[in-house]
Parts: sequence; C-alpha cells; structure tokens
Amino acid sequence: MEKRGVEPEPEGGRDEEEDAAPAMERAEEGVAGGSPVHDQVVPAGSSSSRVIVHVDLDCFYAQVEMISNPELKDKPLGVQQKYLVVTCNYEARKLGVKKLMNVRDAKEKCPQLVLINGEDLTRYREMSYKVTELLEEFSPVVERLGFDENFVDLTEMVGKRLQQLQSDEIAALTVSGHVYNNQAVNLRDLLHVRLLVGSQIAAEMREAMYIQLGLTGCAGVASNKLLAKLVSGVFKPNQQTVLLPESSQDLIHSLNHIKEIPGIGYKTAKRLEALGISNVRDLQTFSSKILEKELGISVAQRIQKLSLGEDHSPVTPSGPPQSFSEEDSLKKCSSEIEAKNKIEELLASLLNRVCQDGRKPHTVRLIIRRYSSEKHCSRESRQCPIPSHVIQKLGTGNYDVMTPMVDILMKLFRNMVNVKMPFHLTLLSVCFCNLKALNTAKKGTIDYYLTPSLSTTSRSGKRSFKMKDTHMEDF
DNA sequence: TGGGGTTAT
DNA sequence: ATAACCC
Repeated sequence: MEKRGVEPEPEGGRDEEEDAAPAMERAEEGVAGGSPVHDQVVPAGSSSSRVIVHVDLDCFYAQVEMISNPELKDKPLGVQQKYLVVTCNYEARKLGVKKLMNVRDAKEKCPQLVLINGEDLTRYREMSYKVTELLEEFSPVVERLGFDENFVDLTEMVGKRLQQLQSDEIAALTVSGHVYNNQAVNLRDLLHVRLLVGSQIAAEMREAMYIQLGLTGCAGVASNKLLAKLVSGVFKPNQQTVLLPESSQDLIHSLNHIKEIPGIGYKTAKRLEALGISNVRDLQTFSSKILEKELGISVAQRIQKLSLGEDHSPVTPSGPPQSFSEEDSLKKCSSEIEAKNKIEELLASLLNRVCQDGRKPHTVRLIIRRYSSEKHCSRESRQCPIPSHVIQKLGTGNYDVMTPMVDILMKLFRNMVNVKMPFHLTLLSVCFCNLKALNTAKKGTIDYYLTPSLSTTSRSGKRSFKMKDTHMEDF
C-alpha cells in the first residue's frame, strides 16, 4: 500500500521510514479503539480536504474602545446603541452584563458599568478592515462575516509548509492551542498533520493581530467553515481550538438546538420546530423528501448537510464592500421635514465614506421601517439609478452633490410614504450600492455606444426620475 | 433589539 | 423589492 506521506508526494529522494511514525502521542487512547490509522489517500491536487480557520475577535467594539481609551481597560465597559448594550468587555460579563441587554437591566445588574456610545461605526469599521487586511497577508482568500469575524482558507499555505518539512520535522509537530475533546493527535494521519499546521498558522495570525493591532480573539481550525466556526467558540476569550475529523460528530451534537447551527436562522428554526425537529439528531435523521417539500430543495439539502457537519461552501474572498449604508432608528418620525433632515445627515456621512473608497456607487436606496405594533420589523425600500452627472461629482471634493441626491431621496421617500396621510416611521436608512471602479463609458467611445441607456432615448419618459440624465451601465 | 452587512428569489 | 441569513 501507499506510504504515509506528505501530500504532494515528495519525489523518491527522501524516505520516511519507520521512524517517520513518531511516538504517536497518547495515540493508544485513540478513538478507533487503538487500531492503527490507515494511510490517507488524498489524490495530489485534490481539494477534497481543506484547512479552514475562523477568526473571531473578542467583544470587538469594546476592545476598540479600550484601545482608544486605555483607562477603560480594567473597568466594566459596555458599548451602547440607543437603549441597548450591544457588547461589553469581560469585566462587565463577569458582573452579569450580556450582549444586547437593555441599558436599564445592565445598569441594574452592574451599577458601576461604564457606557460608551457606539452608534457611529466608523472606527470599528476601520479596525475591522485592518484585521481583514492583516489576514489577507497570510492568504488572500479571506471572507468577512460581520465586522468581527473572518474565515481564511489555509489549504494552500498548509500544503506549502508541509512540502518544506522533513519527515523528522513532521514527527516533531505540535498543536498550537486546544484540541477539541482533547482528542489524541496521530502524526501518521495526514489530516491531523495538516490541521496541526493550520493551528500553528492560526496562532501566528492571532499573534500578528495582537502585535500589530492590539486586538485579541479566538480561532477555530477545521476542515470546513461550519466546523471552524463552531469550534472557534469552544474556549473563549483569546484562545484557539482545532477540530480533528474524528470529533466532528461530538461537536455538532454539542449543540442543544438547531438554531445554533449557523445558516439556520429564526424563520427556518420555527418551521423546523413545527415539523417536530428541535435538536441536531432530529434534523440529521428527518426524511429528506419531506424536508425538501417543506422548505424547498435548496434550503433543505443545505441545512441537512449542515446538521451532519458537512459544508462544502467555499471561503469566498469578500474584497471591498458591495454597499455602504448609514441608518438611524428613531422613536418617531412623522413629518417630511424630519425625514429630510435625517436623510441629509445620513447622506453626509455616506458621501464621506464613498469619497474615501474611490469607487462610485451607481444606485441609491432609501429604506424605512414603519411603526406597526406587532409586525416583526419589516422594512420597505425604493431604489433608483444615480444620474451620471451626479456620479461624476461624487469623489471630487465637490459639495453640490448633496442637493441633487437629497432631491432624489425625497422622491423615493414620497414614493413609499404618502405624506398627505399621517405616518410614523421608526427607521431611516440610505444605502449606496452597485459600486463600480470608474466611469469608463465616455462619450465617443465604443463603450458609449454599446451602453443602451446612453446611445438611445430612455424607455420610460414618465418616470419620476428623468432618464434623460443618462445613467451609465445601468441596464 | 442596533447598525451594519450578504445572497437568493 | 423583499426575504432570508450573518454579526
């Protein structure tokens, strides 16, 4: 049979003989009843086995605030948005403060709690991208999840490091951080070896985050995104954990409810409960046919795979953001004037951000939430193309992009809200999206004539927004 | 429940 | 344009 070897099978030169089988540390406790681990047959170049890390910053907003003002470091600290403590440091957690806790409850639990307003996300967003950029230096395949989590596909990096290692060095490999379940490592198992190297890279990432940015966080290393994410939270502040394949089922079954599976949200969990599915094993063993009929084939197949710990979704590089938005929730907005003032405020911030980014948004959207006693916060939106003459003024330090943009947004507003009738809004948000690198289609170029909205008269003369304003590349 | 984000339909 | 998901 095959040699146990380093993946891309180093040319015959060096042989890993019996001594390549290192004293398998505690291997006799191995799960499979001490049976020697069979050699892994992973075809060279096959992507069937990946090494993924999930990096999760500790109470991110609170950390950013503590870096800004070190005097807060040893005090219980909460970050407040409106009447909520959205996150808090570990000092505060020890005293009973939880994430998303009402400010009153938090103050009651912990009267010494220091609160900082965190409604302006600018510094958090900037720090968040610094983290992503730092991780991209290790490997370009980095996917953001919110402001404080990132996935990195380490498969290639691990492969390269393994190629550099001599067999005796492989024999001396050690894990960095925890091993889930305290499972014994078997260095003759290539999957174990690859995950150990992943754990070392994860440790280097966390060290770099701390040295360069002053941030601490957790990491989880596993063979897919689901498992990496689940395992990253096992040891909590500022620690890391690697999951070896034999413990996957233990990890997934450690969840007490299907809602804890990332990808199964509020709605799906409710529908599953209605089917009598509440824990992971229920979902694993439920009839696929019925599930598909109930949830649609796509969701059904995906979540049932997730319940088994399977997740083939790739780490998709996030790159620069696809949209910029600013929102503000309000107690009550019931006049057009109030709305206009809010919209101007949101827009001013957005214009600064867009200016910094360098790309140009080609679409603008207005989002509202109406007051309604019991409807679960459903939002409504209207969007339209940004006229090209406005787009061109966007990065130029020009200020009279405000006026035309406000005009557009107020038209969108009146399209959604009948201002002649009483209304009560509890949220306003403005979003710039459809971002493009540059205005490429110039008059007289091929692109110009190939862009339908430019070379022909617009189809809808009766739109509220004049299409004579020639929107480029909006089709 | 805040103030963001993404993808699928 | 909305609905689902993520933080």
